Order: sequence, then C-alpha cells, then structure tokens
Amino acid sequence: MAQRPPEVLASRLGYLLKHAQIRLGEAVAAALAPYGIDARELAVLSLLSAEYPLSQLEAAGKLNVDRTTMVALIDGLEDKGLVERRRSNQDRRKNIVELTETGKERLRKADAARREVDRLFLAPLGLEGAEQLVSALQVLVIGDWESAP
Amino acid sequence: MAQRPPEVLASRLGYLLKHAQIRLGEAVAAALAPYGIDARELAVLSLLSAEYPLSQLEAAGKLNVDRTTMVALIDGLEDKGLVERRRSNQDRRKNIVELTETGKERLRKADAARREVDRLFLAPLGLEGAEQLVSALQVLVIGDWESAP
DNA sequence: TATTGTTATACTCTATAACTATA
DNA sequence: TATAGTTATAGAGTATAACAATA
Repeated sequence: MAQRPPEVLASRLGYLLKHAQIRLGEAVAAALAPYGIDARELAVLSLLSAEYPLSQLEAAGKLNVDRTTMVALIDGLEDKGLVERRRSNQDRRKNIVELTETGKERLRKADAARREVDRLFLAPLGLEGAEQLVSALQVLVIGDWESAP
Repeated sequence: MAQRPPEVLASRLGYLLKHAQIRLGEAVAAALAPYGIDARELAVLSLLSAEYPLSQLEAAGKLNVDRTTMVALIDGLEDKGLVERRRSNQDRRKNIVELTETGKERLRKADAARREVDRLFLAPLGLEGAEQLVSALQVLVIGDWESAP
C-alpha cells in the first residue's frame, strides 16, 4: 500500500489530481470486474450507446485514442459479445460499431455500478461539496470549449 | 488537438479527473521545459529538499515509484548536476541523495513556475473556487490518512 | 490521392529477477 | 538471512509505418 503523502506534495494540484484519479480508478476497476470490462471499455460502450451511429475512427476521435488502439478495443468487446461491427452502406470503408442486446444490458448494469462508486468516493464531501467539485472540474475541463465551438 | 468532450462522458468523475490532469500536465511540462526537468523530477527535488536525509529507497517509497525507477531518476538528476549521491555513514548500503547548489537554485525557479501554472489553471474558478477545489481534493486524497496514522 | 481499418513493428514506461555490497 | 542499490530483461501499453479496400 502507499504511504501517507509527503507534506510538500500534498498541496500541489498535479499531485492531488493524480492521486484522486488513482484511487478512484482502483475503486472503479474493482466495481467493474464482475462485469468483465474495464473503465475504458465502459466508456466505449457508453459513447456508442449515446451517439449512434459511430465508425471506429469517429469513436476513436471522441475518446482520444489512436485508431490502432481502437481496433484492439473493439476486438475485445466483440469477443465478449458486447458490440458488433457492420460495414456502413454510405461508406463501405467504415465500420459502424453497435451494441448487442447483451452489450446494452451490460452497459446498464456496469454504469450503475460506476455511478455508485463515484457517489461513495465523493461522499466525504457531502452532497453540496460533491456537486461543487464536479462543477469546478467541468469548468476546468469543458469550459474551454464553450468559447471555441 | 482533442475534440470537445462527448456529453455522456463529461459528467463522469473519472473522465473529469483524467482530463484535468492531462491539461494541467501539458501546461506544467511546457512551463518546466526551460529548466530541463519534468514534473516528476521536480517532485523528487522538492521531496529531497523538504525531507533530509533520504535514501533512494525512502524517497522511492514516498513518491510511490519502484526502486529501480528511482535509480534511473536519480541518474538523470545527477547527470544534470542537480543532485549528488553519497554513502550513508550509518548504513553503508544506503545512498543519501542531496541537492547540489545548482539543484537548490533550479528547484526554486522551477517550483515558482509550477505554482504559477497551478494559479493560471485554476483562475477560471476564482480565488475562492480554487481554494475550495484544492480543499476538496485534499479531503479525498489525504483525508483517509487522518484516521490511519 | 486520400481515408478507413488492419497488421506488424518499434518505442516508452515500468516491474521482475538476479547480482553485489553491506547489515 | 535480509536489505539497498544496480543491471539486465520482460511485460504492458501505445504509437508509427506499411498495406488492402474503398472513396
């Protein structure tokens, strides 16, 4: 297990963000394990479910992963029976990726588990504090895009 | 450059923490480049400056890096003339790592640059919002240790 | 010619195992 | 026997380059 954070580092934004992410990541990984997927695969399923239809390259762009990485990601999800590739009729170079029925069901359950992890993770802040934290992070991460659409 | 975040992901804590870290990390890397060190090397210098004396293994433990990784890290800092190894007299297996005068000076300037990046990064939140965010992250990351000393 | 998906390859980062010296 | 530092090696993860199919 990790040691108590050194005081010099404990006030640095980078350190705090990194370790918050590490701890949340461990909790999410544990919560998702029973569903046989990891956090990134869940993100792929969520994206494909929300924005249809997406080709592999379009999904890769939105998730900020390389297209070669996306091939392996979709391979994995397809092996698990959660998504299917089909050729686009509009552009036969593109693979439209869609969730199977199994994939939709898995997404529903796994995402509920993830939301519960988020809730427990933020619990020490109280309801209001948790909402403030999420809002602040949204300003920092998404705020830029408001002005550059 | 990255695309605007997909709406399904923009409310997820993991996504927000990850991307906040990515953006801050890019800004910090750019700000530190003139000083010839990266964020982790700065963390090593800060730690060695704050807690003296530390052996390589002790420093590795506090920074949560493998001892073999620490060897390479110290090698790099030593090549740059920022730290020096010396055998501990109490236990000749241990390398005490200490900052050189150049290292102290570099730390001072580079850490000022890092603090300025943090300040600018948090500026959209206002002073109070920035303080609230840091406090909330400290509760999430450090809070646990209060009860387990 | 350019783009999409794919494969093979190379690269980066970190961890594991084995060795030396010290305890 | 165990620990600290080191080195060499292996592994995971990702990116780069080249290729086939399609536009």
